[in-house]
Amino acid sequence: MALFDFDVLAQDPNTAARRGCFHTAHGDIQTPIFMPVGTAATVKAVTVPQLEQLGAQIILNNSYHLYLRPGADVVQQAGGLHSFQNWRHPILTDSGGFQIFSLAKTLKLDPDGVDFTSIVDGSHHRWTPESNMALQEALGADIAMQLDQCTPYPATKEFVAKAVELSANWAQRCKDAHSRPDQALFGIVQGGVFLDLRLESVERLEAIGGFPGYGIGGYSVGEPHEIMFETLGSVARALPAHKPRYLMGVGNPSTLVHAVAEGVDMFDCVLPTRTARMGTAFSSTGRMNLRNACYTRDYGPLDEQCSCPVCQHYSRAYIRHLVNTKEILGSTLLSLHNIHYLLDLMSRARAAIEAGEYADFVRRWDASPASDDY
RNA sequence: GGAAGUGUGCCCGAGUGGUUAAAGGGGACGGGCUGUAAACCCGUUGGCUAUGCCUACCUAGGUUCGAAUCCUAGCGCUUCCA
Repeated sequence: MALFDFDVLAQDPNTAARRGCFHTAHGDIQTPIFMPVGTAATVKAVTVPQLEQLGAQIILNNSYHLYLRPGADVVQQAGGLHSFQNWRHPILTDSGGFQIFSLAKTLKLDPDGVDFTSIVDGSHHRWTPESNMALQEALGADIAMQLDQCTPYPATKEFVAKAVELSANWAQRCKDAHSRPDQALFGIVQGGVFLDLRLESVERLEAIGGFPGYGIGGYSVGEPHEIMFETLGSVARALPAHKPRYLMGVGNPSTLVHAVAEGVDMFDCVLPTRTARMGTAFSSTGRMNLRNACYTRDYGPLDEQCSCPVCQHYSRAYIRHLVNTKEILGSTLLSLHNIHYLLDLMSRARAAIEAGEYADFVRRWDASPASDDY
């Protein structure tokens, strides 16, 4: 088990789901896995010991936001992201490719790089694939993502084709520039909803010698989920079987369950933590908006079937009160619960794959009230 | 006892003759959130037999084509003077 090896420990007989283990310098990642997002070197409203108690294996940080504040030098001088935020387990940094999509109004893209003005103070900056690799190496995560262009939906095929071309070129340049041996660099598949572009994107990444893992980007950007599943399975199957596949930005419970069946291994999403801060809880009976008046005197736990620390000690009525009065503890408790929900969902998925019963797992999921949340 | 001021929808509060069922907040209620510019954003918030009608800006009268807005009286509250 060498660094960055991906061991496929079990392959489900009836679906493309597989149970894997990815080796990093800060420990192994058991897949399928959900990775909580901690954009600014913090999973918002949650402490590291709390994350560890939940059993989080790996978290995400964001290069763009950390570059702006506090700056890579501050993180580097602290000894890298692990010691800076006191998270001694694996970390993945996103390149900032998503910000090329989400902050498009403040960014200007060209074949060589991207110009942008800081959302913090308006100052001017320029990134290239090379500078982005230097940035991510300075931050020191276990997994770095290539700089890419995430396309929106809807988008014309011409536009997406250009993004595929750009992302492929940048994949090459990132790979050439990347040198840190204890950090894995993942390439990213783009291509929007167009299967031929998706497959071309995969080929381009393979043509330059491949990567220790692959992001599948440009999904969950507004398209109906059925549209994503029309191509997701083909994209996953086109990728090397012995490398982890990371569906970027997806955190809807039902989507996770089905994407695992298509052979996806890793997920990240702000959904559990953002919706938590806004008052929404995932549960075995579907999403629950704790602001709703019906929970005012509901003294039961968020989810009867949940084993998380929050459900052991706090009631819906209490959490509704916290949310309603904008007490910060409400954000914390709901974040803990929602993270636990997805971690536990993936844990059960891993067990089902090991047992060779993932198809049945999906069937049971689809029949459950929790699956209503598409 | 005298003087001045004030009374607006669940609450605070704008409005001092006509596009006012009444600005703006707050609260309440509901919706959204997918590689985080998000402890955020959006909507609803008098009633109804609903492309219209009724009731509404303390109460009762009055002026006016028209009043939450002007006048008179009453009631309540606030401040100041005795």
